[in-house]
Formats: sequence, structure tokens, C-alpha cells
Amino acid sequence: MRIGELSRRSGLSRDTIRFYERNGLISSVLPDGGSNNYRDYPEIAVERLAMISEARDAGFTIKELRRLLQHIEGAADAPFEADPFLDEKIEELTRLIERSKRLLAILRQTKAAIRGPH
Amino acid sequence: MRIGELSRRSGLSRDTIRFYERNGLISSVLPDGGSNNYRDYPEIAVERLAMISEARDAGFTIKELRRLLQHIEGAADAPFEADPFLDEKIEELTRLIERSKRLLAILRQTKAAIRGPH
DNA sequence: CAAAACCATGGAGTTCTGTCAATGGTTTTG
DNA sequence: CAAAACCATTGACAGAACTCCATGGTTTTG
Repeated sequence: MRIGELSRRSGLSRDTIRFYERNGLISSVLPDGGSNNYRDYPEIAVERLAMISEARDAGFTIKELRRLLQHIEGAADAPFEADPFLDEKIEELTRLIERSKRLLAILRQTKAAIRGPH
Repeated sequence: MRIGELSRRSGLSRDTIRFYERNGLISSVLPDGGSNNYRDYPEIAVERLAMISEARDAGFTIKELRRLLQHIEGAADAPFEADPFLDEKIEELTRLIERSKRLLAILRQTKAAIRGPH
């Protein structure tokens, strides 16, 4: 599909998609014929961008995502390799979830306090 | 306490603390005597910075935190006021936790896939 | 008491993550 | 077929959140 459709389906701007592509998070091809030079994005790019958005919200940087996606990409290729990076990210994310829950509790307490004794 | 101690106890750099103070996230006083102009931070600043760090990691911006902290601060003062902002943030944080869990599941699957069929 | 460690302020610099604008080509559509 | 909509590339710009530096004063310490 072309970038316009991908933009609509992913909810990200064209510029953001191009930015992610420049930074190696997704890729496209220039179809063979080549009368124009419109890039063609695979279906899976939609999912991929969804995951990227999720991960960005969870605090992953572009650089981390690049590594992570390579991991996920090549998961079948390097079956016996240890992956401290992936482990570390899993750990971090786990901690983030814990911390976020604590924070959420605080916000809820605050809300309760504001509603006050009635 | 002075900024050095606060820095050690919070794990944040002096500059970061000053930055937060400039942006209204914490405050200090210049003690009355006034031979020097060293600022004095209250004990509670340690906790406050801890919460700020947590919230920053959860994606809250400085600006949002300023509002949020004011809310928390004055929780007792304005007991009957509705607080759409707080509600919104609670909602967002809840969504973030959900999304993070989904992402975590993906990472764990990836890890399992890498370990492969053994 | 001198050196080392600490403090304040102001402002410049940096990194990251986009976003916008200019320019010029290509498709689609009424 | 002309206007509107789409596409690519390049590079400038922007906001957020720090981080660093220069300068000059104050405490602490051996």
C-alpha cells in the first residue's frame, strides 16, 4: 500500500512514518516497474506501526525499538542466542508497569481525597 | 536540606532538581538569616521527587505534573470541585498500563520464540 | 587559612522526536 | 485534460527535558 493509506490505517502522519522509516523501524520497496518512485508498504506495516506506537508510549526510544524489532524479526533465525537486551527490556517494562500502578493508586487516592468525606 | 543532599537522596542531578524547581514542581526557601543564599529543601522533597520520577517515566510531562501536583497539594482545599483533568490522567495511565502489558506479552513471546523449540 | 567542596544564577548547548515548508514530480477524478 | 489529491526528498524548525559552562560567592575540612 502507499503511504497515504498506511497513514490512515495506522493513525500516524506521513511524516512520522517517513521518520520511522529513515530510522529503520519499518521498510518499504520501490516497485520494480518504476514509472513513479512511490514506495510500497506491506500490509504488516500496519501492525508494526501499532506495536511501535505502543512501545513508544511505554517509553522505548527509537534506537531501542530498532534493536528490538530486529530481534523480533530474526527470532527464528538465531534460536540459540542469548539476548540480554531483550531480557533487560522485559525487566524494564515490568518495572514500569509496577511503578505506573503505584502512581495510579496515588492519583486515585487524590481523587478520593478531593471528593472528600461525603 | 541543601541541594547536594537532595540530589544524593533522590538520585537526580542538581541541575535536574533546579530545572524542576524553575518549572514549579518543587520548591525551597532561602533561610531567613541570609548570610548565604543557599536554598533549603524540605524533607518531603525526597518523596516528591520520587513521585515525579515515577510519573515522568510513565510519560507525564512537566506541565502535566505541575497541574497534577497542585491538585494533590490542594486536595483538601477544594473538596467539592470536579476534576476532569485528574480523571483524564487516571484514564490515560490505565490505558498505558494495559498497552504496556500487551507489549510485555509480545516481548515474552519473542523471547520464547528465540529460545525456540527446545 | 588555604584548598576542596559546595552553592546560586544565567544562559548557551544538546538530544530526541517529530513537524513543516519548499520544490517538483505522478495519479486520480470530475 | 485540468484541477485536486497524492507522492518523494531535503532541510529547516520546534518543543520538551535536560545538561553544561562561566562566573562568583560560601562552607567545610585537613
